[in-house]
Amino acid sequence: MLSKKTKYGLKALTFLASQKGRQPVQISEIAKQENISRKFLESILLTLRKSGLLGSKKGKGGGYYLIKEPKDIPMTVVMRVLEGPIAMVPCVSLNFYEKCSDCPDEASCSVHMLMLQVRDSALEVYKNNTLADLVP
Amino acid sequence: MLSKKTKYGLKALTFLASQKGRQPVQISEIAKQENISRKFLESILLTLRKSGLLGSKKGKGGGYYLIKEPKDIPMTVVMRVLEGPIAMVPCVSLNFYEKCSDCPDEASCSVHMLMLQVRDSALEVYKNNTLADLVP
DNA sequence: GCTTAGCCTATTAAATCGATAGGATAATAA
DNA sequence: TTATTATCCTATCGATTTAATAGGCTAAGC
Repeated sequence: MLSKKTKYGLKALTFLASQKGRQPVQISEIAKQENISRKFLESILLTLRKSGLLGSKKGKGGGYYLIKEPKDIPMTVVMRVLEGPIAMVPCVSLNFYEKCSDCPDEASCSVHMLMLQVRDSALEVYKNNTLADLVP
Repeated sequence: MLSKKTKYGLKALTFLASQKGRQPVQISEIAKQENISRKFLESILLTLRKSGLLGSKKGKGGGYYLIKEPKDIPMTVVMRVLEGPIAMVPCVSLNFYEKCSDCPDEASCSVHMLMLQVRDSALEVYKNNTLADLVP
């Protein structure tokens, strides 16, 4: 299940991408437009900024803005920042690999086999979409 | 992330599918072979039985067995029983649909749009695999 | 009628999630 | 310089979910 963090993060990013210029938009403005808790959204935007996707400006006229053009932001990046691994199981994760403590042999593990396919198919979708594709 | 319940369930089903005949196999036997907590596995097998995938036999010589042939068990069914919705968000779920409380319009929702693609790609994988395909 | 092995419900410890609180910091305007 | 504005940051909290365990009940077989 997609976390609310990811859901809200995607909505916020899409909202920013749909703005005319790249002027800063206040948290409250985004929260209001997208029906998101102001404080919760704040923490999400913070992680998006720390990950390098967003820039911010303090004080009057401040807010958050996209650093790159939406078409240059692949969903693989966004999803990994917000949701973490794309794989459903650490042993098939490209960026967050971890060996299973049970499971003596990955090559012959049915879960591994199936989840590899699922990861690849999800990856395919995320690779084929940039933030620009999410703007209606 | 895949729950341990699903992971263990998949391993147990694969183990049963790999058996020669369709003789009942004891919980303890499966638990031992697959490194799964005996009691936890018991509860998982119970839900698999209630869902109609497994049959069971009590008393001496008892255990669990597959009701159908592995090749006749699509992974869509297995995953929905064990993990629940295949969709990452209820508003794109075929079998567990639910409207989002936020989000005034699904058609123009970026999350909806993206997650529809992800669901379809996952569904494609699960449709193309039966339990038989998981046996090494 | 004893043993075996699944049936079933309840409970619990830990982790995660969604949300909130509140002061610190920096940028702008008066 | 000072007031205002809006982000920065850390800490906490309640609710839910997850993984696992406990323990008695029921039915099948010998």
